[in-house]
Amino acid sequence: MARRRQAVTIKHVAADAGVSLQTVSRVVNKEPGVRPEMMARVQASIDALGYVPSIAAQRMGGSRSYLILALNDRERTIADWRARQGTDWIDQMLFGGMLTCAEHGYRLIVELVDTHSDHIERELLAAIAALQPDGVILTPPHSANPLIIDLLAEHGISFARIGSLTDGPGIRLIMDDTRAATIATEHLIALGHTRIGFIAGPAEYELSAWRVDGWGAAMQAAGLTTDDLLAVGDFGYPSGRAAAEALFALPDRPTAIIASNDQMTLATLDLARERRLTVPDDLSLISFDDTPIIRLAHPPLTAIVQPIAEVTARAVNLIIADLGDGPKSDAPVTVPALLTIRQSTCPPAGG
Amino acid sequence: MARRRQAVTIKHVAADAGVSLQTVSRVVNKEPGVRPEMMARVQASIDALGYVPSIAAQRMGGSRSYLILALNDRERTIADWRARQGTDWIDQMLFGGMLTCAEHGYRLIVELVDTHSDHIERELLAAIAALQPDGVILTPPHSANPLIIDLLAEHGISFARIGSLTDGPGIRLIMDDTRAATIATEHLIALGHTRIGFIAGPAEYELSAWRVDGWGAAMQAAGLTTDDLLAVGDFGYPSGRAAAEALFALPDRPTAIIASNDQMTLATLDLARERRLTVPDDLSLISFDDTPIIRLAHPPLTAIVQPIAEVTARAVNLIIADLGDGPKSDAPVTVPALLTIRQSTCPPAGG
DNA sequence: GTGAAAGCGCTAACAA
DNA sequence: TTGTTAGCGCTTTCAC
Repeated sequence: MARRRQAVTIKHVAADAGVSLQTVSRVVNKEPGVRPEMMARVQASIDALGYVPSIAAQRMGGSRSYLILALNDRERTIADWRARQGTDWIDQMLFGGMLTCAEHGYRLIVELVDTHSDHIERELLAAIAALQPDGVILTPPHSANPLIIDLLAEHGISFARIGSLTDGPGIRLIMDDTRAATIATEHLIALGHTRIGFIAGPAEYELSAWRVDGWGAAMQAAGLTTDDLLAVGDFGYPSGRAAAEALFALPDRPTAIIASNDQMTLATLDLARERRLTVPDDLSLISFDDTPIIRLAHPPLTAIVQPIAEVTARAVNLIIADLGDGPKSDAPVTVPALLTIRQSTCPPAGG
Repeated sequence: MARRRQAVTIKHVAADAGVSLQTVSRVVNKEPGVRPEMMARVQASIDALGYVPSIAAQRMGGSRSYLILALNDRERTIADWRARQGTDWIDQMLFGGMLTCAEHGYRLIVELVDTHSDHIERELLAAIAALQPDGVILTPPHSANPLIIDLLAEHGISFARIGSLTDGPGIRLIMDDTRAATIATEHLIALGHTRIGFIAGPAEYELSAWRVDGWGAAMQAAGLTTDDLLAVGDFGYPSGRAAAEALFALPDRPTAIIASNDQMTLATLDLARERRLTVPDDLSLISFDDTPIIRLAHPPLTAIVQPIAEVTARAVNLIIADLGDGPKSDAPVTVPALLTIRQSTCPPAGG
């Protein structure tokens, strides 16, 4: 196999168009200060020869790498892949992220990084050194990790933080978890529920607290108590089951439960079935996350739809804008989440 | 933002270790001809400084890019992402592909390419020119596309073809579709079924025919007829429904059906329910593909598990081996598929 | 076994 | 507005 070289380089284009390398470069990068006729001539050669710049060479020349890294939690991601339970977080990130990257000539590379690791710094530095990405998208829990945030800032890499509002550098995007929880709670209140339990996610994730807040706010606004109605899980199925057990054991059992993710909701659904509680007649159920598993449950579950694809697309756009020299804003971006009503919610029995 | 340069380069390491650039390069690339003590010294400097080579620079120097492209059908992939039905082909590819790449210092980049497009060639050439990947993984239907195959071969890029046995260059890997269909059919025959219908995939996919073959072989071996029992779909839900309708309309209705993918199986399940046929009592059902949707159906479906992660991992390993100068084999690699028995198969009524 | 030179394809800085 | 020069970080020659 012959050593692979670029088939057609900027040199070929320059020769073909009878101009200098620099002029071709200017046209390729849409830099100002090229006469239209010159531009047309160069562009014609580019098209004729099918020239596409090498991103490796572009990077070497001191320009962008046209690479954006999507950093995800290694342990959780691999667990999801292994379980094959339909968790489609990564898919939706690719959906929104890849396609938006492509629009701008960028590529998205998925990278897994350990959360609870002391070599997290080394891993990240290695990825940065090897790939030299122009931007990084951080997902929870990385998006709240000061070590990562500071590292990226020091390296002058544009980055977006999805699902974190802690202060610090980086573009912040959230899916309006508080509002989503409020909407879900209000939906149940409107149906006539007064005892609405909530299963929170782990404190490690900022959004866990936001969701609790949204639930609490709606409850309070309706003059309902939340005193004994909060249980905490870790997003895993067993923890959801334990939380549901605690809520079921209350003297005045809740007639509705909102759980902070699909696995915990499913655990609640399964436990309800074992206890001979019919959903939704005896127990209304709302899930956060709208993974396929929720849609295919019996009954299909009313759920908060997380707009992961959209938020990722926004993140990419903001990173690329940040790379340019337009005006920047550091206000957090909020992408609204929606409540999709299916068949797991109805008025309480005897309500 | 300061123009980003490599924080620590080969130069720094060379200076730190008091050797030439070339020696460092040799150590990094594990080339022979370096004294152990020298190697140790250089390695110590590398570790101390946290040096990681820039893949852009490595590529520019005429070496590898350490990039492998996973080429998928754009239309189908985007449709799957949009539908959020739990199709986890891409996830499983990442699972097997990314992790295996990482083991060898490679990265996997997902790339979408149109199937039915005349600018497919341009798209692919652009990706090659921009990324200069060392290897490409082709999935169906790209893996059987002579245009793509020849293009990659001409460019001297190592590539793997998953799910295609047509002659030509490239490492071929299959998931033993024929055997899988045979196993599924034999399972039904063992249960006592004699009228076993088969819903095939579109001819565009080579594996469609293999699956039909496997079914046919098992039927013939058991002395059973397949005459009127074959229906054809296009992997989509509506086509599966139409195919199921045709099979249901037979004078001697099949007591079992094998469908070539999850959507068509689901369509069959839904239609059966509408027709008041109980699965599995009135109709046994086996699906190809083992996406979460199948596992969560009611009843959970017996299905052929496609080892996508494993086949992708193998593909990566074979591509990287192909890059080296060890011995090569061009025999197709077969990764066995498994039948997972769940609750959609039982002996036929009155059987 | 080790080092010095040249060059990969591109862009930034500067010159014309 | 356009062209020239130098250099990015690395690897491949080819000397020593």
